[in-house]
Order: sequence, then structure tokens, then C-alpha cells
Amino acid sequence: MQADASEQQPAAEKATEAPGKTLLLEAALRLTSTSRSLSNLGLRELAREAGLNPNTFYRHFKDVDDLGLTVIRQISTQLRQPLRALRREAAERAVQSTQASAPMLFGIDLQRGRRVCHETVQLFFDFVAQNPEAFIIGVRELHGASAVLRAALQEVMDEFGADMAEDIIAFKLLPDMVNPAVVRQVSNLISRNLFQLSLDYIGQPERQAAICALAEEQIVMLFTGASVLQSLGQLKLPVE
Amino acid sequence: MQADASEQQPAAEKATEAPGKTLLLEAALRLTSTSRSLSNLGLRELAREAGLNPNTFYRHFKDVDDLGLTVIRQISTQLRQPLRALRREAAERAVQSTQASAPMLFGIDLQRGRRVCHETVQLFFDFVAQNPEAFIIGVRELHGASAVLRAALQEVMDEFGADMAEDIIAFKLLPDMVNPAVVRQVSNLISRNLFQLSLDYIGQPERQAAICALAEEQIVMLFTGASVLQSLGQLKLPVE
DNA sequence: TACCAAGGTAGACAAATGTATACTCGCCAG
DNA sequence: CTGGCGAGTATACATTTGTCTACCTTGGTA
Repeated sequence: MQADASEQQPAAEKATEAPGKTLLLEAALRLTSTSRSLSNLGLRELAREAGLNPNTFYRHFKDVDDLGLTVIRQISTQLRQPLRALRREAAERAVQSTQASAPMLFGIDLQRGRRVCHETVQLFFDFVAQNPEAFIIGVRELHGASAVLRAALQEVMDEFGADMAEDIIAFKLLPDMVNPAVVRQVSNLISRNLFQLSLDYIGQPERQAAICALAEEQIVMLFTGASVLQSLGQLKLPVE
Repeated sequence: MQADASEQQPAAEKATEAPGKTLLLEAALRLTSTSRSLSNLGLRELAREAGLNPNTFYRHFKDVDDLGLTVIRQISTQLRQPLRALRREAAERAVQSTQASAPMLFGIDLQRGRRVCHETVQLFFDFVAQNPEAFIIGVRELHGASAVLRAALQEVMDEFGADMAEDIIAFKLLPDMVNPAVVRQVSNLISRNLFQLSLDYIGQPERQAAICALAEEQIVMLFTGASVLQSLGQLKLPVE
């Protein structure tokens, strides 16, 4: 395992991948986000869309499920860091306009919460609009017919939820008293819900503003509920 | 359109339907809930599973989408009233054990809310366990590849949400001050989330208790959040 | 120089699919 | 008895699919 010159691991993104492979993956994105579902993509249909010979498929993938997994991994890495960055940006923006004495309620600063939430949601849906296929495929395959893809996406969603929980704690968006386990639970719920809403956002452009507002309200409600209940000692911890 | 004797509208369930049609629908349920997705069911595969000749399909359905719509309608009527009944039962159960002076918080009786919620969730997931295919298909097709089925199920889900909102108001599970529009919004969210959780419930039998508890906590959080925010005048109304 | 493996193509094949036309059977009305 | 009709079947055919084997091209290496 020496660092041979012939071992040209791209180290960058994936620039040095076989052109055919990339073409096939792109074709899969195109087809899936419109008509079909990842699990039931025909291997020939795929090649046709990519402008390639059917057999080229076999050079790069074993199954259709294999290609599906690749797509999912690609989507995951395509979304994960940007989503975190987006939250960081939202938090910073909201911090800037913080005034010292804000009215507190059960340990949360409602004004600030609202602002962070607003910014985050805004950025999130902008991001959705820029990567529609990724979200469509994500949600579709999360409940799709293929057990393998379902499991893979389940895992990805869990990671997203965990990221979010981490950020919430790091940015102190919920009072310290709120149990980390609860934060994770709330994060998972919000994450799931945002992904669902993202499909509405993509599919109904005329309702985009309303959907943003809706998401915001829902998040604020959840945060408030969690804080209030926790501070009253009324929250049962999730049993694992 | 006279009430002819030859017009034998069953008036009961659907007992007097062509046996082939019923067989096909049942086959669709079986296939969809395991391997495939409604939209991509092969018409021959379907007939095979039903033990029928492929052409029998054409006697009863035009498309595969046509069959899909039929399945969805069937599911809708199969779930809708039972779900309402279930909520009524839960509310009654919880009322029985109500003691007069309960601690109030922002207009809600937390104890009672918890009990109703507990009973409802319990009954709901029992119901899920009894009709797994319906829920699997419902959630799967809600984000599936076929636009027609998606739209149909979207509508069904909206009806469920509206039912729930109606019941919440009727049973006074939220304080009167909470705006009906907000109730609908919360109901939709809960409804969506419960359906998602139903898949987890079906797919991970070992976590059933945990999933129940989770659902309960989430609902209580939302209710609490909505009440608190409303009573503080911090709730923005959804713009339609 | 010769080689060789990776990426891509060509052609062929059995199997499966959607659909059309034509046949059968039981039932009820006249 | 007969004729029509709903429900189901049989056969057939063009297309499409997944997969196999074989061939071509290219760039790097020994």
C-alpha cells in the first residue's frame, strides 16, 4: 500500500471517474426525479438516456440496486456538509441582530429562536430549490419498494438528524436544561418533516412562501413545547 | 334511473363484485406491501399472483394507474371511519378517569391531554398492526413515482388531517383560544408523522413500545407548543 | 516494442411484457 | 329456445428487457 504514482486517488471530488459512470449516474438522477423510481429503473432505459451502450452499465455496477446505493451515497455527501454550513450561517446572521435584554420564556429566548429559525428555513428551501432531484429521490426512496435503499436512506436521515441535534446544542438554540436525547428526538422529527415539506416546495411553486412559513411555525412550536415540558419536568425520556 | 330490480347495487360492502376484480385487488395489496410499488406493478405479474389470465385485467381496469386509484380509494374508506371511531373511543376512555381539579397550564389540562394522547396512540398503532398493507401502500405511494397516485393520496391525507382537526375541536383537546387554522396545521403535521411512524412500527417490531412513546411525546410537545404560543400571541396564522 | 487492463461497443438470445383478436361458459330476459 | 352479455380464457405477436460472449480502442508500463 505504498503511495505509488500510479495510485491516482483523485483526492478532489470525483473528477477522474470514468465518463460513462458519471453519465449513467446523471441519467439516473434525471429519470428518477421525473417519471420513475430508483428501484425500478431499467438498465437499458438508463443506458439509452445516457447515450451509451447497455453493456457499459456492467462495467461500473453490478445491480440496479448497486447503482441506487451509489446515487444515495452521492446525495448524502452532496447535502450533508452544505446543510451544516447553512445552519452555521443562519445562526451567525441571527446573532448579529441580537439585543441584550430579550424576554425569556421557560429558558428560551423566543425572539432569537424565531430569527434563527427563519433564517435556517429560508436557506434550507433555497438549497432545496437548487438541488431538487436530490430531495425528490431522498424522500421517494426512503419509503420506496427496495429494502436495501430504504435502509441506506434511513441511515442517511439519521445522520442528518444527529447533525442537527449537534448544531442545536452547539449554538444553544434550546435551553441547557433540555436533555440531549430530547434534542435528538426533536431534531429527527424536524428533519423528517422538512424533507417532506421540501417535496411540496418543489411541486407547488405557488405555495412556496406559505410552505416556508408553515415550516417555521412548526419548528417554533416544537421547540417551545419541548422547552416548556422539560422545564415542568413533564417530559418522559425516550427509552432506547 | 328507476329503482329497477335488476339494479342490484350491493348496498352492503362490495360483496357482489366480480371475483376476478377482488382477486386482482388483493394480489395488488400482497405484492405492493412486500416487494414492488403500485405504480410499477406488471399487469401480467399481477394476474399471475391472482391466479388469473392476464387479459382478465382488462375486463376491470384500463391502466395500472386505474387499478392503483381503486386500491387507494379502497384504502381510504377502509381507514377513515375506523380512525375517527378510534379517536372517539380514546376520548371517552380518557374522560372516564378525569378528576375535577387538574393543574392547568396555558389553558390546557396536561394530565387529560396526556391520557387522551396515550389512548389514541395506543389504539392507532393497534390498528396499524391490523392493516399493515394499507399503511405501507399509503406512505409509499404518497411520495411515489406516479403523479396521479400521489395527488390522490395527498387528498386522502388531507381528509385525514381535517377529520383529526374536527375531532380535536369537538373533544376540546386544545383550549378554545387556539385558532382553528392552527389546529388544522397541527393535525396535518401529526397525521403525516403518525403515518411515517406507522412504517417504523411495522418494520421494527422490537421497537414498537419505543415508537409508541415517541409518537406520544411528539404529539404532546406540539400541543403544548401550540397552546403556549397562542396564549402568548406569538403564533402567526398560516397564510393560505 | 509488446502487452495488458480499463472503458466502451456490437450482436445475439431467452425470457418477460403489453396488447389485440377470437373463443368459451353461465346466466338472465324475452 | 334463443340471443345477448358479463366474466374469464387461449393464442399470438411485436417490443423490451437482462445478460452472455466477443471484439475494438486507448493509455500506461515492462
